[in-house]
Amino acid sequence: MSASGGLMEGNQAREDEDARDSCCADEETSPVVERRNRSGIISTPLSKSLKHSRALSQYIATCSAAAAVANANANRLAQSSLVPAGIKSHSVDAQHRGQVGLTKLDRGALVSSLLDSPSGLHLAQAAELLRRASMLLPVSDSSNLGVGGDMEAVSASDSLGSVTDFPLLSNGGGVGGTFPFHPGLFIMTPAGVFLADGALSQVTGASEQQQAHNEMAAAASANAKKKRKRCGLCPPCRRRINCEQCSSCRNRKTGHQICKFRKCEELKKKPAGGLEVMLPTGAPFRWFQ
DNA sequence: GATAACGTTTTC
DNA sequence: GAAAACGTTATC
Ligand SMILES: [Zn+2]
Ligand SMILES: [Zn+2]
Repeated sequence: MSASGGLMEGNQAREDEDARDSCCADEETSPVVERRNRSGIISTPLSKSLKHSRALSQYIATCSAAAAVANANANRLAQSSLVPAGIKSHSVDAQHRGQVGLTKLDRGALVSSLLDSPSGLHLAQAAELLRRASMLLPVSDSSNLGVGGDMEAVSASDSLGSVTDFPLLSNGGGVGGTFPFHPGLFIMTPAGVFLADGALSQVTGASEQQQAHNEMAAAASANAKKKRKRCGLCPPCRRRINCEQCSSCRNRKTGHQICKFRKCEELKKKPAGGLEVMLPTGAPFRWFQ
């Protein structure tokens, strides 16, 4: 546990700091003193930024690498007039230069995001869950999961723990829940897990269904309680500069939100994330009603 | 305890 | 439905 410690939001930027410092030690040529917090995020003090928020062009000139990034930022700003809706990586090479390889936190965030999916359930975990489910139920042919050729079955990870990792399936452990769905009814794709047509009507009993729903709701809510972490890889995540102009920056005191240009793309998506179970209709399946 | 920022509720 | 405000968690 301690090995993967230090996963604070912002550590990522800390290591970049070295690379950046080497290229721009004299960044205080700017009249306004840059304030970098210990994470390396550049942001002026709230009061200062409120008094006279600098034009983006002003903190563009701080450093070559940062300048490149900020330049793209400025361009984008100019185009979108502070609406970060369409963030695209025009500045790939600029970011590449500013960021030599993955930093510690990038990797940490990546690993973290792999272990902790946005939905709280990892794909591998889901796969394992389904696999175990297939063990519990008499399945004629579970190898195919009942999908066509273009669907991709996800191999289960063997690094997962015992059945206790899946309280929903531990029929001997006291919980007593039984997985309510035939594993073949699940369609697993890289985009998410889908529930095959008629799956809901094949559940054995109403009370069991209710119980299973309760169990799932409990597990889901327990997982959903956890705060998601930024991916650390998307362009906004890689940005280290608070624009100080967006509403989140200006309103930091009460808003408690990260700069809109730094908001992780993954976190922008709704928490259900990649493991949303979909009904054939396309509507999301509700674990609890 | 300070700070950053995600999640939820409230407001518009 | 989007933005603001608030509550809360996570890290140092
Ligand atoms: Zn901002
Ligand atoms: Zn991200």
